[in-house]
Amino acid sequence: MRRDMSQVLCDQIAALVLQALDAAQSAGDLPPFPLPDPAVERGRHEQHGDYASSVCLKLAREARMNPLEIAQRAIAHLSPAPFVGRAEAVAPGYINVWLDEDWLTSQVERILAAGSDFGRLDKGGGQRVQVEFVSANPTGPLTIGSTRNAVLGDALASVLEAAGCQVEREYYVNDAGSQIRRFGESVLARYAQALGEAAPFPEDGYHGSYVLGLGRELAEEAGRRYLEMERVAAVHAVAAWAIGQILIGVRRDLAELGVEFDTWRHEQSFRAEGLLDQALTRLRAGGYVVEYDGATWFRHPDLEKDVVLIRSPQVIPEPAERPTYLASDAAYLLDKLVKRGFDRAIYVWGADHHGDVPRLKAAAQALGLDPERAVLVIYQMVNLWQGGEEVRMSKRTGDFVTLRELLEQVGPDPIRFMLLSRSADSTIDFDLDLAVEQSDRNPVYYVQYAHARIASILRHAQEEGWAVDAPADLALLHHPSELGLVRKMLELPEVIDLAASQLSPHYLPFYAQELAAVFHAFYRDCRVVSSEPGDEGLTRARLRLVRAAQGVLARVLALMGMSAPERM
RNA sequence: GCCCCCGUAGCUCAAUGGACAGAGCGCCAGACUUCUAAUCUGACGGUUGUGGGUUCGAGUCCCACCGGGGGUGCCA
Repeated sequence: MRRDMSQVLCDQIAALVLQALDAAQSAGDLPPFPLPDPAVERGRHEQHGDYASSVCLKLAREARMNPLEIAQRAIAHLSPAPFVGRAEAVAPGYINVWLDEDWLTSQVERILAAGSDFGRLDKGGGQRVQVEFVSANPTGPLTIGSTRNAVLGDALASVLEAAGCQVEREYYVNDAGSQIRRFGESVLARYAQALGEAAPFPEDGYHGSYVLGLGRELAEEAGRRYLEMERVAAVHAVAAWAIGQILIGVRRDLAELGVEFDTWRHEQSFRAEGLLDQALTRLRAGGYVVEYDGATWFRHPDLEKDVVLIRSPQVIPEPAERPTYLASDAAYLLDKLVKRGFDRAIYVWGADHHGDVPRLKAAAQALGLDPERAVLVIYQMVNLWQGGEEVRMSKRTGDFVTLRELLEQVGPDPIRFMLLSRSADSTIDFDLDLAVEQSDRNPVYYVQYAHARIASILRHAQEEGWAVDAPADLALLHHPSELGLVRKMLELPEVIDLAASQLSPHYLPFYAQELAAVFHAFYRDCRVVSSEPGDEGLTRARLRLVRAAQGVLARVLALMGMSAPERM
């Protein structure tokens, strides 16, 4: 796999600044102090340069000097670098750095050479990371909440891959426990009804219409076989069949959304491998297990209250259904971090599960694992709006909007873009009307349009007889809009770095919009394919430029799991 | 009651403790005989919920309150 060895520009500027401070100290221009965090960031205004460091402001106290003077003395020791055009010390003490314009334009070839690997970093160091996401119970179709989970987890995995981690995407199939039995009983009842039997529907059963469908399907497929079977065995068999059917649909819908998993880990399978027993043994050995009220409890100093691991037989009679989620989670931790040896296990959880975080962390600690290796990404809820009203959803009554319906009404690209465009901490109000709307009110198409527009330029160029891959003299690119486009393209590695380190893929759609915006501005200012005599060199250079921009747009769209259309 | 998330422009949202808090949409005024107008340019728009504190510097950190959402021992 080819890697972008220049890594992140921001880091290179930071290294230069630190080196300048160090040199100034050695020369006696600055008093001795430990080198701090260089605090380099993108300049927010043009006057602030491409990059700015506020490090001298932080140093003022320690060095007992005016921060501006620190900046001035440091800058005098700044060693030359090909990418630095100029650097200035500015009140109250910033070091502002402008990129060199010839270096900037030369980067177009580097971006083109990197191709779809542009922005690939080495920061992960090949660390093995598992991202476990969606993991919705296989008792019904995916809802919009699970869709946010899917979009977030998949983009997170992509970004971590780009940052240099070895990533595995996993779906945890919770196919054991009392909910599964209840689901099996519900399907069995609908199945019996489909065969004309008056079967009672279980209390707290699954009322969704899809359960009716499953019952009818099973009746056609299996005839009266399950009616003649002993009930417990029938429930078991029907549940297994129904889970299989649900998972087929889940897998199909996720694939249509562009989400594919490397592994589907079934709770029953790691139980069968003895991991549940191993986990309980470890917890017992550590003295974290107590027994009372007929149940087995997890007790940990970090937790205010004991948590049930194995339910009491008075509450749930069947042994196979007595372990709680926490017991399975503990076993699963062993699976992830010990048996399969991931360095980090990332969990993508909805806010309705945030209360379980301390328990999982405590369990990890109690199992003798570093709790830091279990990383929780919590996202807030999604509310659906249509016709100016909130669409109330209830899984219990089976009244909810599914991913399938969203795919049919909206399509995968707007779903992904809209659900990715907010930080995980923000609740999303998903406006169905807006998502469906194909207009400039919908930012999804803005980014894709930039890509399609470039494709159109390249088609036009070829029709005019230009070789779009011909070498060019990039030094001919001088226009502010040309340079702005290159600057923005070079930000991608930083965006990937930021999104990966903060586990926040929502930076991607914001960046994608910015990149599209600078391209559209370039399009306005600079004609690519010129028929003017004497413009041949510039045309060739601009063809290189737009081809690079197309590649970067395609790259960021791919990271978001979206398509990059050639025409719109 | 306690725990978690949110409160920023009319609306939807950004902002790794740093400079004058930014985008998109909406509204208003403009730009297509030229590679796609799903585009672009400009204007308007703010006491960052309230009150304290920490800091050279706070939308960001701490405390208290107000408002919205989520959770809170044998549901998942």
